[in-house]
Parts: sequence; C-alpha cells; structure tokens
Amino acid sequence: MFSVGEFSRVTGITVKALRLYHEQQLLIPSHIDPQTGYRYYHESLIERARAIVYLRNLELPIEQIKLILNSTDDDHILTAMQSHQQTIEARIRELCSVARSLEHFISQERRVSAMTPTHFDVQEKSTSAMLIAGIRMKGHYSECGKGFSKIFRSFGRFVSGPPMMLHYDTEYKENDADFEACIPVKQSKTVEGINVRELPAMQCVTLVHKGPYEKLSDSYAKVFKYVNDKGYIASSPTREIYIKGPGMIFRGNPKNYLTEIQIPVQLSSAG
Amino acid sequence: MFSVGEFSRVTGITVKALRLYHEQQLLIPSHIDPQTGYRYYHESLIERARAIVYLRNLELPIEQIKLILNSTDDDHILTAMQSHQQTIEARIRELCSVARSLEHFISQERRVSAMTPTHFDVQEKSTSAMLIAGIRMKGHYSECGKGFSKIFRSFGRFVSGPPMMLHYDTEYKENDADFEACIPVKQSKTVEGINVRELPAMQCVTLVHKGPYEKLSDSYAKVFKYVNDKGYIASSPTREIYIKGPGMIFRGNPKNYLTEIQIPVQLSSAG
DNA sequence: CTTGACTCTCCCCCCAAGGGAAGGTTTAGA
DNA sequence: TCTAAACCTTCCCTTGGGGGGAGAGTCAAG
Repeated sequence: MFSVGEFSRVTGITVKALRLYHEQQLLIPSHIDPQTGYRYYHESLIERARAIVYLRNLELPIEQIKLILNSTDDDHILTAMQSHQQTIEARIRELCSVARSLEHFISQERRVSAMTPTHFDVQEKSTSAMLIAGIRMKGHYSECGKGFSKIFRSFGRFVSGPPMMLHYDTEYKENDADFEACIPVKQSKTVEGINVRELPAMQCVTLVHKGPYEKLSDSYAKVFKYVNDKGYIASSPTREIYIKGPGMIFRGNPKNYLTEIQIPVQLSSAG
Repeated sequence: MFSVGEFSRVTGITVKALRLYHEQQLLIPSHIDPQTGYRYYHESLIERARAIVYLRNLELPIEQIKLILNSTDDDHILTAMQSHQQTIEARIRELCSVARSLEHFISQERRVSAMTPTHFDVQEKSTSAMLIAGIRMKGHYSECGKGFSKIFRSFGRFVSGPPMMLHYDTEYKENDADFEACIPVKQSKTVEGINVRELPAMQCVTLVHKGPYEKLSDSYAKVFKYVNDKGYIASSPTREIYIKGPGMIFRGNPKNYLTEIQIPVQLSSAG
C-alpha cells in the first residue's frame, strides 16, 4: 500500500491529479482511513494508473477514460479510440488551416519588410515587365478601394505583389481622375470587367514616399523636380505602388505607409 | 452609431462577446450613455471588429490581440504573429504525435480482431516461416513478462505480430521450465541477450484457447488428444501465441484472452 | 400612451484538468 | 517527545467565452 505521495512518485501522476481522479471516480484508492481521510493505494492499482497516464497522453478526456477502463467489451474500446481519433484529426485540420493563414500573413508581411528601402531618395531605375490585373476607373481616387477588392476577390491567391495604381491624367485632377487600380498576378484569367495584361518594362525615376497619402504631393514635387533638372521627358501612365498601406486586415499606422512613385521617362538627348 | 445588437449583427460577434471585449478593453464602444449605460459603436469600429474576428479565427488569445491592435510598430505585430505561429505548430506536432499513437493502437486492435477466429476447434494447418526475436529463459513461466518487455523495448516499432512462447520441455514443468519468449519482428538487429532468427515453417495441430491462462491445460488436453487419435507424432518446441492477452496497456478481460496453441507434428505413415 | 423588443448590470454555473494557497491534522523519524 | 514532512479539505484561478436568469430601465413604433 502506498500513500498518495508515494503513489504519485511511482506513477508520475501529481498528487493533485490523484485526488482529482479519486473525486471523479476514475482511480479510487484501495483504502481510505476513516479517521484521517488518508488515501492508500494498493500495488495492483499501478497498472490502472499507467493505463490512465497512457490514455491521458493521448489526450482522452477523463470521462472517456473512465468508460474505456470500466468496459469489458473490447469492441467498445476500439470504437471510443476511433471516435477520439476523429476528434484529434479534425482538430489537426483546423490548426493546419490556421497555420496556413498565419504562414500567408507572415510571408506577406515579410515581403513588405524586405521591400522596405533603407533610403528615401529620388532614384533612376528600370522595371521589368509584369502581368497585372487592372480595372480602369474614372472619378475620385478614393473609389479605388472597390477596384482592388474586386480584383482581390477574383484573383485571391494568384496575387504576386502589392497593389498599384496607374495614373493616365497628365495633370492633377481631384474629382474626375482617370486611373487604373491593378495588382500583379501570377496567372491570367478572364473576368468580366478586369483587364489582365502585361505591363511593359520601362525606365523610370522613382521615389519611395513614407507617410500618409495626404502628403504624397510633396514627394511628387521632388520627383518631377528631379526629372526636370535632368532634362528628362516624363511620359504616362505614372505608377503608384502601395508597398505598405491600410491592408486588408489592419489599418496600420499611416505614418508608416510606404508608397513608391514611378515616373516613366525617356532619356532625352541631353541625358 | 450602432447599438450592441446592431453591431453584433453587423460584425457577427455575439452580444456576450462584445460585452466581454469591452470589459477586457479590447473593443471599447465609441460612446456609453452615462444615464442608461447603453453601448454605442461608431461605424469606424467595424474595421477593428473585423480585425478582431480575423485574429480570433487564428486562435490568438484576447491579450495578444489587444497588444497587436494597440501597437503602432509593425515589427512588433510580425513578432507576435510569428510567436503565435510557433505555438500553433508546436501544438500541431503534439497532436500529430497523438494521432500516430492512436493510429498504431487502432491498427493493432484491428489486427487482433481480424485474427480472432470464429470457431474454436482443433485444426491442422501449416505455418510459414517468420523472423523472430527471442530470449531463452529457465524458471517460472510468470517470468516471461520481463523477456517480452526487453524485446519490446529493443524492437519497438519493428514488431510485426503478437508475442509468442516456445516451450522446449517435453513434459509439463511448473517451476523450472525451459521456454523462449519471442516476438515476430520485421528486421534483424543485434541486441545483447536477444536471439534474432528465422522460425521455420511447420505443419501443426492448432487450437485457439479462449479464456484465462489458468484453463490453458484443458485446451492442451484437447489438442494432444487429437494428435494421439490421429496417430501423429508431436515434436517440440510447441508454440503458444498470445493473440489477445493483458497487453502493454490494458489488462483487459481474462475471459476474452485468446491464445493459440500450436503443436508441431510429423504426419506418421498411419496419417 | 402603450407595448413589445432591446438593453443594462449582476449573478451564478459550465467547459478540462488541474495549479496554488490557506489552514488544520497526522505520520515518521530522531 | 518533538518537529518537519506529508496529508487533508476547501476555495479560488486558469481560457474564452456560452448560457441562463432576475430585475430594472429604455427605445421605437403604432
């Protein structure tokens, strides 16, 4: 006969758990001193205790274990284990789905971090051609969200980069702008109202704007000053790439928004 | 401004949960009527509510969500998500391990069920050769458990069938028996004290004994009677296969124990 | 003005499997 | 005999809410 502490050491079950199992009628001590209430466990209970440990490691609930250990019918045990297996596997599927979402979220975030430049100067560079899905719109810029949503709904996981906007106006227009909301995609697909095509490579002058969209005009001024100073000829459409913006999930902090301005240029003879 | 009920309908969060989120300072109503205590949510909170729903679906605890949504530092968000991902993946690994154990257990049980014969008669059959790991022992039969344990510890997942015992005595001995505890295995392996070898095919007379080991002698009597009646010559070692016994985990019900007795025979000229 | 639908705050209990602490009794060894 | 360790019960705490109810106040439409 062991006392709780001894039995705990032998079986590896905590004293707390032993008391709980007693209360739940799962593992009842062989003898309980009527005076002191001390629990005493017979050696033969070690076996049952081990079975309980084994089944608890399989994360079976106490109720189930009680049914299993008290049943003499092996078939019933098998059924209980199978049903538990179903439960576990369902849970695994849930968690895997969560893990996939997390993976997706994190890789998205990482891509943004990787694209975050360390310098915010006007630069010249060439872009390569890319496949985009776009929706040409006229009106106020703030309408662009609808366009992005529509493209995102249609292309979902085929999206291969941050959303961007093409500006076809040669002058600034507030309320009647001509622009195209577009998102780089991996595959072409025919969707009503969405124009999928290749955006050509180009030589451009670029500047990454950090901060809220309200201050974009400052950055535009800088870029155009550079273009003029160099004597380049700006063409259209100009591009705005929303490296980091409000996003689908978090509004984020507008102070950290990153927007790349790309002005396509033809290098004049003076270049 | 929405009342709780309306906001609940809009966001899909239950009223109970909205109150909880308020209490936990996760989603604080835009306005609380000082007289009535009614909660009113501004449209702009829908966005935060959606983010909360999204993050809850990723099974983030409320405390974490609070930290994430209240932080302006994107890096911190990424860190939090990554740490959560670690947690989730650790949990998945745990559950997969549990699922493997369950799978193992169930397939084991199924094999036993499949091997359960529908008739318990003396029969003649031939067995095929099999690879076994065995420990030859002398003494009392009850010592065999140690042998099985040792083999099991060494061969674990290479076990390919139920344990068995070879009896080398030609007469019945209680206390000084000569026997070999062995288990069929998939692969050979050199282990001190364990003899791995091929058990040859043989022609035998067999009977599946159902019930506790104490009554095995009745079944032995039946088998030997059959052998003698047929005029066969029994040879040794005889085999006892523990199709269903106390097992590693459950003692089970001795009334359901299944033990196959195999007596190797040479068919005499009279057969 | 009434009435039915909403909402409020408290309150309690529930899930699973214990953990932790408080406060009191018993045992075992020196 | 004394003292420390072991043991007892009882109560509250954990996650993330769900469920229900009491009792009271409020809102909006007819």
